[in-house]
Amino acid sequence: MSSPSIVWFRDDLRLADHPALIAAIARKEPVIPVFILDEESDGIRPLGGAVRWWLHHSLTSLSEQLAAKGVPLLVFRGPARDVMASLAKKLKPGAVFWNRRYRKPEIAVDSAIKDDLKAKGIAAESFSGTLLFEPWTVKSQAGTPMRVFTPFYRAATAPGEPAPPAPAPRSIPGHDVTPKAAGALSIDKLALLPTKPDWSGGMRAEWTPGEKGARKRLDVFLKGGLAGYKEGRNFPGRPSTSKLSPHLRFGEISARQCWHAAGIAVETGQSDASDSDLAHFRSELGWREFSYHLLFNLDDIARENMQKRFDAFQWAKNAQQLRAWQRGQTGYPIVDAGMRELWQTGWMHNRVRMIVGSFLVKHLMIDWREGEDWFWDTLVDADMASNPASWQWVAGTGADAAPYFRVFNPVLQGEKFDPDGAYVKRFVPELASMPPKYIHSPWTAPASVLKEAGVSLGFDYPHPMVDHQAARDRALSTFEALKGAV
DNA sequence: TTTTGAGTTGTTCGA
DNA sequence: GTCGAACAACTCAAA
Repeated sequence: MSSPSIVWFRDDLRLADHPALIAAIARKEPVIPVFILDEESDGIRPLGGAVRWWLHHSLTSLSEQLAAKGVPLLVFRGPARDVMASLAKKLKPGAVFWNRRYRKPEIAVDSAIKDDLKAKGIAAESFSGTLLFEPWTVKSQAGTPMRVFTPFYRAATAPGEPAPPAPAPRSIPGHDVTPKAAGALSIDKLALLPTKPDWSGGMRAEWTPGEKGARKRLDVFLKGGLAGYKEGRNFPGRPSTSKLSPHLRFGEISARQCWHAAGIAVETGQSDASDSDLAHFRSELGWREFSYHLLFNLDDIARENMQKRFDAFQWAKNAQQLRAWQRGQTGYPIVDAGMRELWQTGWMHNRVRMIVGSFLVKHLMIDWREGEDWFWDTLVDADMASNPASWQWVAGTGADAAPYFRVFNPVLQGEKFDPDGAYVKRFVPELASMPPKYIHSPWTAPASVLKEAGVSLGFDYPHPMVDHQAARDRALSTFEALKGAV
């Protein structure tokens, strides 16, 4: 009589470097891979639209990989604790393994399930599959969680390199459970894809969800983008960023794999990236770690200001301005290009995220949570750690945040980091014929230039919705009032 | 316990 | 056009 091992897949939709899967295989009993779409447990945040689209394709990819190895994926929907209780009854597993999550409500669900299983005599164990450094292992000398990135990163990396990734298993002990017998659903039944309307065309063109697509994206980056990464990553018109974020979000590739593959590419000369390029790429992984560190150690980083003095701050309520920002109709080309890139492709270049974030919070003085919500719904890489932590950073409400007087000037940022306007032209086609000199501030162009470019301001493309200087002054004087407040 | 040094990503102003 | 200073203290982390 066999006692199968359930591997509960969550944000780790891959076969390589998957500690829970490795542990299950080591038991030498049939392995039953399971996925549960849980949008009902206490405190669980429903997934955004773009992430649901990605999840559908990523699950499909994982399901095909597993089926090819003779271990079909079983898919369920509902509160994870109930689903797991029912599986324990039906499948009589000897063990249930998973890789950890780090947000409090998810931890509570996982702990309750662990207790349930152990009470039934079923082994339950969790592993480190998502992060380079488990959050509780990085502490100040006083034993407290770190709140500033640089000391955090120094302390995290001081003991040495993160653990090396494990290879994908050659084979997995098969199971003979039919989806029907287990009460499992087809992936289609999860209804993750958009229907009316189907807005996913731009995403299909841009992305290949799944472990294979993730590995390919990493290889392309290591061959091309890593050399010169330190500088190139600032220019949204260049293909210099890794674009690994959604793959990391779903764990189609692990941070350990990225960290080590980059090191190997440099050592072996596959990439002629400098030490500093490599260090910068790795420190971006470090920022992801830091966000998870904050997620783990603080209460609700998606809703609560890390700096409590912002709790009394009066954010502007302006649905019309919020909508103009969301739709890329602010009249500032670099902002609009970013918001439209997001809408079309489900992703936005990192520097442009800072520019549009600063614009929402400082120029419009709209609550950072509105921006976080919008990104949550539209980004394919939206996760529970990086998205809120980065919004709090740009808003100045974070523990280790940009100072209030740092207000990005959308014209200067455009001129500096998109000097030829290639990025703006790609996503704001109505400005495609504007000369570079005026493309980031079309309202300053002489009438003849506008006419030549076929742009009639207020008709083809909006006037700036706010004046930069006035908005900056307002932000500085308003935020200044918070000085010294607790 | 106290002191010291430092903190992702910027902008503006005046010399 | 270029360059350095001011913008504001405050908190964190380590010595």
